[in-house]
Amino acid sequence: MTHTDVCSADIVDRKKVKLVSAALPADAENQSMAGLFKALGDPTRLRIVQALSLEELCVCDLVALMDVSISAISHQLRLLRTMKIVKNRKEGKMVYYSLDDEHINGLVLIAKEHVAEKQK
Amino acid sequence: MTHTDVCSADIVDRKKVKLVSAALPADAENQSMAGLFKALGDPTRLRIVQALSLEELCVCDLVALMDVSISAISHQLRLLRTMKIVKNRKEGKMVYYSLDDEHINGLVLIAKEHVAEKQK
DNA sequence: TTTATACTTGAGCAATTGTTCAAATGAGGT
DNA sequence: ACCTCATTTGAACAATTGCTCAAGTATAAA
Repeated sequence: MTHTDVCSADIVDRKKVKLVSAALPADAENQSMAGLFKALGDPTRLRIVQALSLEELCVCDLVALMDVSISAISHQLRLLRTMKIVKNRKEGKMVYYSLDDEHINGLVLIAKEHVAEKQK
Repeated sequence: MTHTDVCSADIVDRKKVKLVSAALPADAENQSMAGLFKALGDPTRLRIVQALSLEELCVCDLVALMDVSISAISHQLRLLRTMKIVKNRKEGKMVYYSLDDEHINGLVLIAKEHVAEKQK
């Protein structure tokens, strides 16, 4: 233990803590979920995701949409690919990206609502 | 422009790009949404949020649940508070935290589904 | 087989993040 | 008043991030 031990033992509501502890996901699952949120938690990537939720687009189109370098987009696309958020399809020289997941749209929609509501 | 100009102009599907561009949220909104996802994109914070989605808990209880220092939890709680994800209530020496938003649960649920599905 | 185009990749770097430590605040209890 | 306990805060630090630059594939056209 690094910190000065948890509060004086009998103030903490042990029963409550135990119940919650049992209900929480295992570390691996938690890590994965956090990974998904983190992937969406960058303005560039979130914009990419929203664009792809509307249309299948090539890297080139995405660059036109985003005002960052081709390289930067490509790096971000790779991350989104490994997170299984987007998928790609090759056609000649070009690579077309699209969403790989119906869930993502739901996430974006709820986030939009939250933001709209809380800024007031 | 820092990069070598966008692809050869007539290959990009200009109509598609224009439509998508118009449909994408303004920068400020995008930034806020990304902020929300980023807040949930850390294992410690995500665990806090999930715990609070089940029970109102004091900082002390959260520490017992999380295996990081009291200080770390407090720092993270502050971040979650400024993002309007959690709210707090003082009672004597103790501070009780709970979720400040119905949306958050929805986000966590969808993320859980995504992870469960994609790991297969 | 050159040349051009669309994209990817690795290295390097500044900026941001999450943590700990130490000190501060604030509310009760003695 | 003093002490203790629950929590907050600021500074410092290593680790991670997102970008750019330069060099690398890969496909297609000349």
